[in-house]
Amino acid sequence: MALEFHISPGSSTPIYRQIIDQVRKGVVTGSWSEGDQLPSVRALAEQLVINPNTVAHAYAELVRNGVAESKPGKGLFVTKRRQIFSKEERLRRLNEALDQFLGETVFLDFSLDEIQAMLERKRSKIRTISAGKKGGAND
Amino acid sequence: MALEFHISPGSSTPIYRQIIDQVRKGVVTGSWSEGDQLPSVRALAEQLVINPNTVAHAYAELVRNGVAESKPGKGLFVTKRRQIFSKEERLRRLNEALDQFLGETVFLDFSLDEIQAMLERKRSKIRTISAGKKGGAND
Amino acid sequence: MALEFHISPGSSTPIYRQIIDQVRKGVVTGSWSEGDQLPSVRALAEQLVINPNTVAHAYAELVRNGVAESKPGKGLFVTKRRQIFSKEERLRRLNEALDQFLGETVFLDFSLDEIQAMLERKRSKIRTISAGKKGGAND
Amino acid sequence: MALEFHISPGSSTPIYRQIIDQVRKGVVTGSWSEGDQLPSVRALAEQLVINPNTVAHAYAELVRNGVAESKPGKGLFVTKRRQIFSKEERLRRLNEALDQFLGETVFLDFSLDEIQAMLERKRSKIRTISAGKKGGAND
DNA sequence: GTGGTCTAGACCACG
DNA sequence: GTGGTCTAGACCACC
Repeated sequence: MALEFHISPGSSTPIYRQIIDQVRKGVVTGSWSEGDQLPSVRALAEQLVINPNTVAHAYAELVRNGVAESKPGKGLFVTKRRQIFSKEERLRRLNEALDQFLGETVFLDFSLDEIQAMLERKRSKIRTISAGKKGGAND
Repeated sequence: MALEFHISPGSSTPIYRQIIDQVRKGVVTGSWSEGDQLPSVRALAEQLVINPNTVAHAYAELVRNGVAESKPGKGLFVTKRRQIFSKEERLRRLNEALDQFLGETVFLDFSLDEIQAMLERKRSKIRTISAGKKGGAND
Repeated sequence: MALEFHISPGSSTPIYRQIIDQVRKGVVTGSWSEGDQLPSVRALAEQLVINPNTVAHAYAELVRNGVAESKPGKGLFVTKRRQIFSKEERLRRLNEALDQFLGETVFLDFSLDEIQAMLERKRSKIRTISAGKKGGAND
Repeated sequence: MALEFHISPGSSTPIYRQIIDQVRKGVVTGSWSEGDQLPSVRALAEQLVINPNTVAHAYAELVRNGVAESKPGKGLFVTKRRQIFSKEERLRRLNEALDQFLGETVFLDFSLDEIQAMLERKRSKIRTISAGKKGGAND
């Protein structure tokens, strides 16, 4: 299972919060399963090009909240999860997110092509990161 | 031009923002044209069963953003469409909206193709009318 | 950076607008720089002896206009200066402001030279710092 | 002297303001001279097909500003301009108008030259109108 | 503690 | 009747 992360460093929501939210969501949706190992603090920090402290901060809270647990000397692992989203639920959420996205951007006068190009570019970055390459994860 | 307003009071997006988005969408798609009068603050508040101040809040932002214009004592009217934001700002906003969208959907495990197909379908429903003088986005 | 706020409650310009203008002026003149924290909503409201909502109203518009940014739970901070408006929009606003100014002063019988001299004197006091990347106005 | 009024009921500037501005402009440009009588409230309201209250409102402000004066039982007459405000009062008003103007435009990133050029252009239009009269009241 | 949103109700300016 | 502003007080999310 590819562990995909996407953060926006420029956002007003703290980076560590973005990490937490994505891990939580990944667990809830079944993208990540019980027992899956999270990337190491240093690895993830390197991938996202952020401070390891930020990752550590996020991981600490995940442990505090019981989403993950630390096996000393081995790493961080996802704890028993509660529920997974059905196909319908996932579609509903995608639909909702798209509606919100369009609502915020229609008046910006971008063409569908421009938007799709930008979306593709961003997605390709995510793929690059989750493919495990170490060199090319630049922004 | 009577146009239906719909709000979801339980949504995470504030009510006043939902109103704004609907008006902007209506303007972009041509449901509302220059000179059309928006429903009065009190009327819309009554219709949506919300506080008039919430509607006023939304209307004030529409005026600030150049979407509508107030004729004192008469009401709010849709203005001639124009793009008030610089190219840079528009790109920044698109970028931000895309980041948020991705943050909320990466964990849903949809492929780029699936998302783009859905995006295309939604866009085709709202035939976008550009604000640019020559049919293109201006700055 | 402590910066004094002054409002005239009796003025025709709304209080929240006076706050906005003072912050913007402070940013333009360099009294406030990127990253500086604005006084809290409640603190400023107490200082000016006005309702916190009025301050919140002003702050919300500063955020919408990209002058400040909210860090959840921490406060409001001045953002990196940028020009969000298109050249067209900025000209439109300048034109509007000039019309209003002339409407209020033509009957005062000042010569163009007198007015320009006074304008120059005032401008020189607030050494304007451009938001443009290359020192000029951008769009 | 034909006292012609033109108002645009559809404009976003209030009708009473349009009336005030036209009288002021008329006085400044010499279209109206000291001692000229303004149309009665009821006559003007009838002519413009607007509410008499609106005209009364405008006239009241003209009197407050010293542009016109009421001779009870006779009507409203254009005052002698020069004796309206003291030098100090005129300076105070100019100062205030300039402050408001700068507050609204500093963040637009226009240079002093650009502003002064635009100001000059606008003023020259006024001069063109008032030319041919007994010269030199302004500029 | 911070800001963000919403409700309730008031007063003003304008027509 | 219209919108614009302000006050008062409430609840929320986030830190």
